[in-house]
Amino acid sequence: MRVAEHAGDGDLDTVLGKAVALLRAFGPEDRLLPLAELVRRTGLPKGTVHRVAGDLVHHRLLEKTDHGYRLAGGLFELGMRAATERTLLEVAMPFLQDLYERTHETVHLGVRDGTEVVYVAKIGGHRQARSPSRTGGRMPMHCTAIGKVLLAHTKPAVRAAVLSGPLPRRTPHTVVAPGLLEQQLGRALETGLAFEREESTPGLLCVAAPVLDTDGASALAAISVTGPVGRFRPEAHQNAVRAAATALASTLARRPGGL
Amino acid sequence: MRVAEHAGDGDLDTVLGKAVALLRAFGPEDRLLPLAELVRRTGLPKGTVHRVAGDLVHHRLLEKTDHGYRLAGGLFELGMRAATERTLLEVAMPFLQDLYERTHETVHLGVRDGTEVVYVAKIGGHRQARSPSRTGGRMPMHCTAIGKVLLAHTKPAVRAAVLSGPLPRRTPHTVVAPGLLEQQLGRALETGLAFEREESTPGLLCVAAPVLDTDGASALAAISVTGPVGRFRPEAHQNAVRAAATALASTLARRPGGL
DNA sequence: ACCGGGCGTTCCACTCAGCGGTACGCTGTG
DNA sequence: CACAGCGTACCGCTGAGTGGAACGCCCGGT
Repeated sequence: MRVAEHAGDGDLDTVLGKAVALLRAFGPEDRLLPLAELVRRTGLPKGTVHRVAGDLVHHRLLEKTDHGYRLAGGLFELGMRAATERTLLEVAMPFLQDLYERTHETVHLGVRDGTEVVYVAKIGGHRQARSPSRTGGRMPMHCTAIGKVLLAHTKPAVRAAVLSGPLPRRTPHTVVAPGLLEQQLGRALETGLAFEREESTPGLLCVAAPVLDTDGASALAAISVTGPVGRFRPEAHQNAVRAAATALASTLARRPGGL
Repeated sequence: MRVAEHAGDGDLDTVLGKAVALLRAFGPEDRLLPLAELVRRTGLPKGTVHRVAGDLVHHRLLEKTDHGYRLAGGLFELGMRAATERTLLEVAMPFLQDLYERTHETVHLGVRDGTEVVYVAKIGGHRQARSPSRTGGRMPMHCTAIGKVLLAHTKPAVRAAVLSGPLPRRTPHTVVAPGLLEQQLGRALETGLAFEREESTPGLLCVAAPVLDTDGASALAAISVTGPVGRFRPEAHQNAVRAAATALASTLARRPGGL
């Protein structure tokens, strides 16, 4: 039973709040959702859902088929205009490509939003390991390499917030002890690298490096390489990841107006 | 002077219409837009723009900075959940990567929407030619290889609509005679390939192939490789492009529920 | 075959969310 | 200094939006 993500602290009293609730009722893996399911997920009255969905269809944010609604291409187009993500993606693409060619493992670019990682890009080939990450998707920071490196290179308040909050266990390897995580973050800060050893997903290893801002201390983004246990050795790629992140950072630094 | 894209035939009488007008006031290259510019582009009263923008900020669809508003990451995240684009991107990625590695030129994945191409992916490296295409962006079909191949493999009504409408000249090489374009489309249909020779952008050449649907006739999408005049020879890559498109088509055909 | 549950669509009297003109303080420029 | 332009806040008014109810259709179970 999936309930729509908070449209914005429950304000289903406004048209916009309802529309956003409807859009956010679609999960990352959903294809078509019938009207009745949208009603269940939003808790809005049927007539309202029907009307707002119809309006969203009119505005090309939803698409209606015989079997239900789905998020429309107009939303994809709008989403790809988000200035920060768009720019980062465009500038980072060549570096991500190089890294992919060098490793032939899954390459990720991510940013921090609040206390989570948001993936801006995911590049993989035919032999990519099955990873639950998704462009535009989110993961916790404490159990992902990319998240740890972002956490290590961000404001202490954010770090404290994550360390003092729950560190949900996702696998038997997840580090759930704040002390242990803090040590990992310290090491990430020293070395400019973080590793992930089946902490978020069984069978997956990862190494990540920060894309530093012009202050040289905080991370704008991070780049990682992920591969499967057995074949993948994170240490073997750490220099390539670090080089890519450093090169991207310096390219971004040279841009007028920054990100 | 840029006016916001039609929110949906001018319905600025509704909250949703206004919100969408505001979001679509941001162009593909815009970074920050101050409130006054949003007022100018939408034609909405200042107080209304201020209020709706504030609501959109609240819902993480816009972001407010000292110097103006920009489309927010929440919109990027929503956009990346669009089912059709998301699926296509995910399934196509390995094929696009292979093609990039083989050519080291810019690789595009596009779909048809109405009488335009919408780019779903753009993959390029450090030496990529300067191309105006953009993920989530649109181009006319008549002067792009990817557009021509989509046009050749779609319903005759669409083809007729494009051929009977204006074929705007974008470069001295743009084909603006319907008869000539029709011949190119015929050839694209026979050969399963279309070429672009500086028709959309001076200095750019391109070859594209359709990703056919299970009916073997209509195109779900198309893949292209683009490079600069002088270095790039489209004919040299035509087999690789066709192979990638064919492989992708067959992978999509094997998916339960299709796209 | 019949029944009931669930689906999607439509309607309309009512109401409060949304509206935008106005006022104000601030900033930058000539 | 004056003025234009900016962004923010306010509030009486009203019509856009509401959602309960009704209806027809479909499907699965007995």
